[in-house]
Amino acid sequence: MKTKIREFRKEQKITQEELASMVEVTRQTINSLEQGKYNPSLELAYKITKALNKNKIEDVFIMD
Amino acid sequence: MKTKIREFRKEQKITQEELASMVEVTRQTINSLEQGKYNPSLELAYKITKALNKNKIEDVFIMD
DNA sequence: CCGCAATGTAAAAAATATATTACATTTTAT
DNA sequence: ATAAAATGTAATATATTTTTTACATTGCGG
Repeated sequence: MKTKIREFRKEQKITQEELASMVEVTRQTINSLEQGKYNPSLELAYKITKALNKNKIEDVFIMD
Repeated sequence: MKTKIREFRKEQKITQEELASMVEVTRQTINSLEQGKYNPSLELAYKITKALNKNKIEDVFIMD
C-alpha cells in the first residue's frame, strides 16, 4: 500500500507535526505512514484524508 | 462509525462466513464489524468494499 | 557557516484489531 | 415442528498499530 500523504501535505505546506496534531496522532505515526511502514486504521486514514482536503480515502491511499 | 456491510452483504446474498473467506478474515471479525464494534484496518475496509462490489470505501463505511 | 526546524529512526510499552474456540440463539428450509 | 444453517457472543490469545522517549540526520533561513 502506497500513500500520497507527503505529496499532499507539502501542497498544503504543513509539517508532519502539524498534520499529526490535526488528526490526533503522534508525528512518528505520520512519518511511518508516509514511508508506507504499515496499514493505518480506517478512522485514521479517513481523518488524514480530510485533513489534506481530499474527499476519498482512495485519493490518498493507493492499494495494490 | 457505522457500516452498510450487512445491507450490501444481503443484497449480494452471501453469508458472513462467505464474506469472511473472500476477504481472508474470520467470521467473527465480519460479525463484529457489522455491529460496529470496532474500527477495521484500512486494508480490510478496502477488501470488504471490493468484495461487496462497491467502489469507494465511504460507500460502505460511514464516518461520524 | 551556524543554528534551528523538520524529518528519520529505533526500542519498548500500550492500545487496539483480529484469531481461536466454543457455545447459545435465531433464522431458514423442509 | 424439526434440523440445519446462520448469526450472536464471550474469553483468551496473538498480531498489529500507535505511543513514548530519545537521539541522529537533513534542510533551510539568517
